[in-house]
Amino acid sequence: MPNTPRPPRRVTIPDVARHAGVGQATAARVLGGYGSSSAATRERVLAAAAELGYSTNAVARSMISGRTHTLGVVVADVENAYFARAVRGVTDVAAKAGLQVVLANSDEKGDTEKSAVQMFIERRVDGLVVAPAAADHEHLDKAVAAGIPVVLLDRALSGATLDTVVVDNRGAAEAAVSRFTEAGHTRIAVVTSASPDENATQLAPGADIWTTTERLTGYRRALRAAGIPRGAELIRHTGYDRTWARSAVLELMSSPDRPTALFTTDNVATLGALDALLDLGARIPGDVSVIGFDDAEWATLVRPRLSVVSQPVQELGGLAADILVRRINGSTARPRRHTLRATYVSRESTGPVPERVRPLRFPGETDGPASTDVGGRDGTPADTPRHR
Amino acid sequence: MPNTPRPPRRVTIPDVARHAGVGQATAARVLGGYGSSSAATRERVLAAAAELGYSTNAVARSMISGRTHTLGVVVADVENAYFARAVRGVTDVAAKAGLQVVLANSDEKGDTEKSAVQMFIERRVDGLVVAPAAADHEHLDKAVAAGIPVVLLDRALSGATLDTVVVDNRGAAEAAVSRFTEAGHTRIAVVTSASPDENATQLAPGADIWTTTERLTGYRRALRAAGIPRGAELIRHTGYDRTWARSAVLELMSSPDRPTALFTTDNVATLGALDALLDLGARIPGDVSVIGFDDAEWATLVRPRLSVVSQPVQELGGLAADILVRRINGSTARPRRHTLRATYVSRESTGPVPERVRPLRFPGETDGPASTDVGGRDGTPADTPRHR
DNA sequence: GTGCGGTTTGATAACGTTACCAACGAGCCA
DNA sequence: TGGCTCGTTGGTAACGTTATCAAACCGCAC
Repeated sequence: MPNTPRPPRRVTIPDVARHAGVGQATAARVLGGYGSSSAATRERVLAAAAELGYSTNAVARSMISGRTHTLGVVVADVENAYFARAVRGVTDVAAKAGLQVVLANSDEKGDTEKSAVQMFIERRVDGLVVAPAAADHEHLDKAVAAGIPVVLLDRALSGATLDTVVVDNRGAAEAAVSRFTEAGHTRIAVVTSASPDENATQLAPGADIWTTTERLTGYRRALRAAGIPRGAELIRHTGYDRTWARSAVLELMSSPDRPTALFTTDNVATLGALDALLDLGARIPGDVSVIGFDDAEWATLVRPRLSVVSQPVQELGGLAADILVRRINGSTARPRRHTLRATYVSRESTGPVPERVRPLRFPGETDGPASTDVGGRDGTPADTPRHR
Repeated sequence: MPNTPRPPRRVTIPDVARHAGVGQATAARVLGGYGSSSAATRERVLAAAAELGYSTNAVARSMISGRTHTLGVVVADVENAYFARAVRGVTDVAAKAGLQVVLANSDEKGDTEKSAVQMFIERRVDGLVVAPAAADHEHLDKAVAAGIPVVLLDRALSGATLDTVVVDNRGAAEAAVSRFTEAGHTRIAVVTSASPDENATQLAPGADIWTTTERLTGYRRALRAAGIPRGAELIRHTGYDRTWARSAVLELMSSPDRPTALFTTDNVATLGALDALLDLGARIPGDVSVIGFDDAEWATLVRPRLSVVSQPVQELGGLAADILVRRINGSTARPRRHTLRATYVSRESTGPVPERVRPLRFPGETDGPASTDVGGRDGTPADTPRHR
């Protein structure tokens, strides 16, 4: 690194002590708020400190105390509303406990996550919240071995004995899809943002994003419970891009026996799916019933308002931070999984099976990875937000 | 703090040195990657380090180097999509420069911001990005005096000689509203999320959120340029809550000479306004033309797609981080304001002045701070996101 | 065998705080 | 007066790294 000038020398405890005419240790006790000191000296020291403009050096303090009063947080992407909320939840609880939060984005890349965790270990954070993207947990175990408690957020990791804070993804998905089956739907499609690992039935957590797998399992269960045969499963895996989900839905809806109900397992998929349905002029729920995962701020903006599975995202983050605070304070309870409830929020996007299949207005092209402009709009967002 | 056990002792350089049979200084040079050392000893030390599981103590390093490789970021609320994006922009550039980001939310409270900045000073962050909520800048000057460069994000602060990264709010707002006037609109309303400081014409930055004031000024200019009299200004200040904006729009639209065009100066206002218009069954742009500020992910989801003023939010954050990196590396350039361009994105929510005033379907109540349920929906989001 | 550049090496002193401990004085009781 | 306790005080040793500097070493020319 060329030319990195050191910051200017700052006022230290010895300076204040000299100026106050007391010993270093005394000044240190007053300024550090520990030990005992007489009211008189306390006043003298404080006055000297104010006069000189002293401010504690937290680095030096951390050096000796071994505590940095810092939490490391690794999420896929703060820009994603889900993680933003979770981070907020962590930050609020952390702040109350006098901890600050260092943020790192993994972009779903295991290597990025690992190097972030490594940095956090070196920085001696007091605790770590991770929404794991990496399939293994060696790096996390290393952190634990180094005395840093780790809490997994949003996703579990098989084989790891770590505190984990998740929602009942499987149950929530099953409950949601059951609404469809109870209303008589049999052609129920699901659109999910994940890599297309088709044999995810195996439920190999860590092999893919855990939540997705769980939600798919819930979907499958609901179908099975309704006596719908395996062959009737309509699953579309799309990448972490809204336009992919859009294409997937356009393709699904162009089928002669198109689905009458649609379940999307994350924000991005929901966004793309709705985009497609609206362009097709599909009536919701007249032509298709829709349930999305996660209660985005726009879920109540679209008409009809979207029925969703709502997660207590902020609480999830808060709980994670809470567990860390407890562990930092010495709790040695056995790590366990905390499963919060995700609730189904009924709005207006679900209804009975349509009596007949109404033709939709298809634009020129109907499928393929690249979406075609439907015309009329000359502005599209420059950046497409990532998954969930 | 009761019962806060210290973390376990970790492997240090002396440990590695002993194990490798070399002097501390030598081991330190190898592990720290500075000074010179023979290939043989380097190998020995590295092997010993690996064997013992040594990892650098960044705190100790910071202690002596005076650098923490950390950036402090204070925004109003990460949960807000705008700030989330900005933070992402900061984080990305910071990461490339080997810096980590510590996050703090001010919730638009000056005191919260100040204590966060104070903590950052004590922690000896290398730089500070602040979206100021406090009207004064004493605390920021203190940071600068302590050798910590500060960059203001999103909002300027009068009288502060600090690097500032903003968009041309006034110009962008004026350009947007001009679309309305050019199309012949004369009854143009603006809904803004800010405290109702009516004489904001004075342009006292810091007295309120700067961006809002600027955008209102742009609105006023556009009206004036079109020869629309002062008295025809239709400004509604609402709190940082979507339902407030909704009520404001319901009230606006219930007027006999209701507006034919609507400009919202932030995300939350846009969300509330659209909610109201949709409930009223208002045709967009048939009955009202709408332009919003900030290109939210749902702007292209609603039909018609929403025309907006789009800010390069991520670049804003990136630029802020970039400036900091430069200053950390010794740049002493005079602090200046960097104004990025916000662009108008034309979609389908704007049109000509309607020929006649079509009656709207009003629900029972039309105004008042508390919004009434329009019925039919049994689920509303538990949390209403905050401003912008 | 001696002298001389250069690299490599290792003691030791920072950095600014807290932890530890011995010393001091006041107050009290025997 | 001696002895004890207790609040207060200040010197000094940590913490784990980097910075400094002198000593040791090497090869090579004289």
